[in-house]
Amino acid sequence: MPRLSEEEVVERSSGDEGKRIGRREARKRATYAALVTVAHRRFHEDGFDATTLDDICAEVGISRRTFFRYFKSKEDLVFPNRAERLERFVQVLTDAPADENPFDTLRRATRQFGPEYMAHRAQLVAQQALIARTPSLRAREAEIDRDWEAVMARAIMARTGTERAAAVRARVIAGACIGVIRATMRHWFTTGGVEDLTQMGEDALDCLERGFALE
Amino acid sequence: MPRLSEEEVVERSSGDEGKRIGRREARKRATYAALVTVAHRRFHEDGFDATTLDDICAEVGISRRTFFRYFKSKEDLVFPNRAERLERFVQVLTDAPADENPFDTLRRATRQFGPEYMAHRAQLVAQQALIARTPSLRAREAEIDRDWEAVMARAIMARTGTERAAAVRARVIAGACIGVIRATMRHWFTTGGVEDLTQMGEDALDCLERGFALE
DNA sequence: CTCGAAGTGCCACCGAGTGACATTTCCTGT
DNA sequence: ACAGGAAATGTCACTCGGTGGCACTTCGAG
Repeated sequence: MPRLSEEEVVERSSGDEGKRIGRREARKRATYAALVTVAHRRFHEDGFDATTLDDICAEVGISRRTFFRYFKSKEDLVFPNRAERLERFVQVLTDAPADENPFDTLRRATRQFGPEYMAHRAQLVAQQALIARTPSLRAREAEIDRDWEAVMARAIMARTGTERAAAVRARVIAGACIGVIRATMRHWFTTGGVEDLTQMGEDALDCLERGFALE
Repeated sequence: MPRLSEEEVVERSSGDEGKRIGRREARKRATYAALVTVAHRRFHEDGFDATTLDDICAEVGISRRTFFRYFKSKEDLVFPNRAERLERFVQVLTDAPADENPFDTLRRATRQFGPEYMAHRAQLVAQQALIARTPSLRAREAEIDRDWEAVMARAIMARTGTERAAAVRARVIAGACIGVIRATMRHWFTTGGVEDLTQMGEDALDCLERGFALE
């Protein structure tokens, strides 16, 4: 018996460029989406810690054992597209011209991601409120920041080389960038996402590049 | 029966300015110290996750329930003096003259903490290796960084005011500072702690203040 | 239509962490 | 010195996230 409304299965072996989605794959995606949807609702209603995996699994209609074949941990429910977002960021970095300085590259990233965030501001603000009040989610977010910092440092080194001085400089720049970006986003979130995130991001990068010393 | 070699109890009501340590307090401190010592040894021998709280408690001679009256979590065993270190940092911040700029304040902090770190370099490098390979410890470390960033932002705001622009700037500067400090320390750790940490810290702060743009 | 594999459920288990309550241990006031 | 009481500890039972093993169902390919 189907646990959820089964969606139409794309006719198999029909279109040449069709996705060739069978029942199995469709069911998996439906389960994945249901997990994310149900979890987000209950997290926001009852809180992250107060919501049990058994609760979520019962509502979705799967066993807890099966849940862990979709997500490696409870926290991962809150950051579903983590890998994709990182991948897009890496793309921005690798697509950058070889002579572009790191701050300009990040400005381009800001102009790409900023508007997207502002478009989903309500959802993101709520999401961030949940993260901010849940220690284990803050920890997960920090881990994500570390990933971004690492790929950024690697990207800089790809241009400046990996000798001692250059490596230190690359890591320090990456740390500073992630630091100001995270601080900017936290401020944007806590003020309800009403300000211009793109502008704030570019301002922060300006400060980094030109120094905070200007009077 | 004593669980561990009981140390000499300071004669009660002896010296006027004696610490007035009774058996109870002495025993508590001995237990606390034993927990830290035993835990660190086993963490480094067997790894953090492979070491069970039951293992540690058995060796120290207490129940697991009692352990949680000394530490709020297993991770806290690795950061025993977290509160004290933060407190000292706050002191550096609050002791700063009202007209000192944030970077000079941090330079003073660097000159205070840097040499201490270099004095214990072997221990700290081993410690950091453990943290680096243990996700839950990395998470805890990130949380500590957040604390430092928060007190720094607050300290800056105490001087610049809390109006929108000043608040953003304070948070961004704090984020950048923690970012470069963390990056610097990670580099110092991964290179075995042989370089001059104080110098590297001051260099990083110079970059922040004057900007990374200099050719 | 059949065979194999992917997906799932069930069960037992582990380890971290908590609440309740009894028991021991030490400090303090007389 | 001794009694009363508070602090510290132990015991037990429990919750919840997470994992390993194995049987079973379901789907897809030939």
